[in-house]
Amino acid sequence: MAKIASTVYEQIRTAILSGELSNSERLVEEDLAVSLGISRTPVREALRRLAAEGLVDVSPNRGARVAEWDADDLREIFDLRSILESHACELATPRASAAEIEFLENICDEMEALAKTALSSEQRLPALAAKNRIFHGKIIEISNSSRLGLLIETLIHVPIVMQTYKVYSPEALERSLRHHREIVTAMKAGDEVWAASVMRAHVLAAREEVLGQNEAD
Amino acid sequence: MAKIASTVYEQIRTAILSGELSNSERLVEEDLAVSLGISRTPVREALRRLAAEGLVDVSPNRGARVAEWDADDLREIFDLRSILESHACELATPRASAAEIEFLENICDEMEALAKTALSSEQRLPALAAKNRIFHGKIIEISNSSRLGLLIETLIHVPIVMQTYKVYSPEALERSLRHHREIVTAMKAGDEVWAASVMRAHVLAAREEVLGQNEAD
DNA sequence: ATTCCTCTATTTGTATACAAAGATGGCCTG
DNA sequence: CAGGCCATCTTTGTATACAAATAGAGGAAT
Repeated sequence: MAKIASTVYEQIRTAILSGELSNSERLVEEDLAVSLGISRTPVREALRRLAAEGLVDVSPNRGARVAEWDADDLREIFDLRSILESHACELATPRASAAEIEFLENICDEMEALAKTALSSEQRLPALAAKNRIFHGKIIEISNSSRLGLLIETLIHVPIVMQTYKVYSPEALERSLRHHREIVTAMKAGDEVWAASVMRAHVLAAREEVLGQNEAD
Repeated sequence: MAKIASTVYEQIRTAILSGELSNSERLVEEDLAVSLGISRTPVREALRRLAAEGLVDVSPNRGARVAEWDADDLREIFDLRSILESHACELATPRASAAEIEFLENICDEMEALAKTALSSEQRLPALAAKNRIFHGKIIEISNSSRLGLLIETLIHVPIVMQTYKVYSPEALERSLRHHREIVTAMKAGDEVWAASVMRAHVLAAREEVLGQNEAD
């Protein structure tokens, strides 16, 4: 158990992303420390790290709170994601090997199979969301731009983005899967403009789903 | 003097960006602490913060070093900058007020005047670089997308990017200033596609200048 | 009753002490 | 003499102690 700070970082991060820690909830160093049975030092380090990633807001001498996002933030995030992820597609298309294309096709197969099962939403949505992340992550990996990956990662470090699929209508889900399939087809054809365009549409469509749902709250 | 950690963060950051701390130089917490007359705690916090921004690399139990960048990193950084800053232009164009356009025009005037002075390079280049940052920063500000600003900021937190003008040839400098002027003209005309395109060209041109210079080393 | 002030309690910021992990150098063995 | 192993020394990671700042409650003045 090398680094307590990393462990507690993961714990708090997971708690925030899963929604376990509610919006703008205060994060008192001492409380977190005693509840985890450690000292304030690693807790503090974890909180500063989360702050750097934008998951918590910290004000001087006033401590840390879970960050909050409004509709404008979400609009901005999906807007930037649409640009960066489509760029990733553009970079990835000429680089993708046959094996990588096959990997992406397999994920498409698996997601489509999952979507058709009789499982309840509570069961299949987390699985779909996980595979979705793998799909997008793989394209970024193929793009071979580490900084691009980091930028996108900081953008999706937001609860509602991580849980996009939870708010999807059946039609939106189906469209999303068709987008994935089309992206792979375009990449296979070596057409980076096509691939990038579909990816952009894919993310912008997600934005509308999420925003529509959010405003209905 | 509210927060020592912030102060030392600024100091180390400035030292790195100015090139005062050389490449992959080791940053020992204790040494920094005694040389600044403080304890390790705020030094540690500053180093972690710099690590989050990518200015230093820290390995577990092995401490922090000044980060290093190769030609591929620079290519990636300017590539992403070209996308993000042109997007900022696109967003800013329909939002820019007459006063903001005038502000940008004034910077163009000032930079052109600076370029024409008989001052030595050592004197006018820092001034040009500063005004250049203000120009780009203003457009990002007008774009009104805080996250976009943050993403771009993390990208340009790199010594060589901050010092781009130092490697410019006279022709490149003149082209750069013409780009600025054209960007403002396009924004004034309300043509966001034009503005974004010039900005993209502007950053990609800078990339070639910097990379060419760097490979000559 | 409301507003402002002060005092206290809570919480963050910094320093110091201690524990654990890595690096270094010398010594022993082959 | 070369190579590997052990001891030691340096450096990082965590805990605790103390100082400074803020928030909140309660009381006094208007």
